[in-house]
Amino acid sequence: MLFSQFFAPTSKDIPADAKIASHILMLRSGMISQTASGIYCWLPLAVRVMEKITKIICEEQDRIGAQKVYFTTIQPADLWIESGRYDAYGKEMLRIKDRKEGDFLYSPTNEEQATDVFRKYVKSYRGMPVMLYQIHWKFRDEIRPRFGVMRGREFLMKDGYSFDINFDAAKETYQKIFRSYVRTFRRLGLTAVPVQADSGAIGGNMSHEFQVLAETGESTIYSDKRLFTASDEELMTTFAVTDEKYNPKECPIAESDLIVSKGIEVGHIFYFGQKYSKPMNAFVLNENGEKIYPEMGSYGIGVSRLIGAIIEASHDEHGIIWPEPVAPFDITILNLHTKNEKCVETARRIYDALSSSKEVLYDDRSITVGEKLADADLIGIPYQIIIGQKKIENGLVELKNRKTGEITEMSIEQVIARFM
RNA sequence: CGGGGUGUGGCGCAGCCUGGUAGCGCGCUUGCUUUGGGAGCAAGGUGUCGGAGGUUCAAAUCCUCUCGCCCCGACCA
Repeated sequence: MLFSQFFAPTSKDIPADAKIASHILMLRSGMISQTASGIYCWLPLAVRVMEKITKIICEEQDRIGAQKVYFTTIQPADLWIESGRYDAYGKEMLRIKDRKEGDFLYSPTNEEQATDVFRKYVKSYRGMPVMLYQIHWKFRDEIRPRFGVMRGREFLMKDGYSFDINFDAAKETYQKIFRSYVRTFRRLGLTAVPVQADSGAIGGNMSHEFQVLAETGESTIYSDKRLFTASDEELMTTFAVTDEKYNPKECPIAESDLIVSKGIEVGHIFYFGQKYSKPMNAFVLNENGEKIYPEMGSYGIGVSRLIGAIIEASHDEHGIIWPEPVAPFDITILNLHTKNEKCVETARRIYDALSSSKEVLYDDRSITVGEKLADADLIGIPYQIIIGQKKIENGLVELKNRKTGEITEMSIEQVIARFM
């Protein structure tokens, strides 16, 4: 991709509205554009990151047998009246009427719909278990949207729903999802701490949040220092709780091991049994021909919020530092001297060589050197190949590691070989 | 929803108190000169002063109503 043709409106100006690093950097790097409070347009750079994240999530969902669907963003109110949540959900739910004055809503979550799809088609225990997920837009009319995409009203979320024949099977599913989440966040380049949590409006009694530890987090996490050296299996036992659940007298964490920190909630998993299957009359017949109400759970990952969380966890005073798995491009080539034929020729040659196997952003713009270097640091692509007229006279280019800042001089052949 | 702010060119702001031809910086356009950390010179374009009423000879400025946005708190992926 040529930067001159890439729609990434970067800016050195700090927008007055943005207060935290991720919000400022997303605006400055041209990733998002606010259209209303808590509602953002997602520009190409952000979309590339989003697609990297969703790809990893899909692969991990697939691995545990969850199947991708698309539920709808608009749902009829009837489903929610049936589950009893239409009134319970309150003003957070955006309610709409169609032309016939019918009551609809913009999905804040899809438990009812998942249950509805299940009950229509699954009539026997033989058709179970079922695990469906989607990655789709949600709307929650938050009392106070803030922190850019971290608490938006419209947001992209991966939400999964499981249906099991009995409690033991549901518990097994829950644990499978738990492990899958640990793995998913790790692949995204994040340390996400699983904490025992309240299950909120969705209800139930087996629930974990996954929190990325960051100064700007909205939750307070009380964790055991042993958490950070625990194995995946050990993580299942409680090492951390949120402030709602923290009670010094009952807490399983010894005071001497206690670490208090702020966290950004990027995932939340629930087991809630028959909370929806019963009122919505979603049942199957077991091997004795008896009615069984499935044991359900739901499992969320805040995809758009993750982008903000990753930036909170990985940036410096110059800009974003993308973890390689989610970076919008693998490599950026900076031609510092666009009027120097040798530089142009070299940049082009490296670009052509690497583009076959890597995602490369070639900054071919005729702008000043400072601007070009500053933009590259701001956008935060992991590797910068810098081509300047002095070095190229000796056949050398520079490879800069965005994270460490380390710059290595090498020949054109070497830099190509480095990434092949 | 309570408390506090704010709305003036694409962005950041001044002007408002004390009414009198709407201004600055950045960005943008053109040309020349530059080119290793957001350049220099010159020329140029950019506004219903958030909206609606009102007061006045005259309103960005005063009054009333209204809408948007931001920050602090209680809820949530």
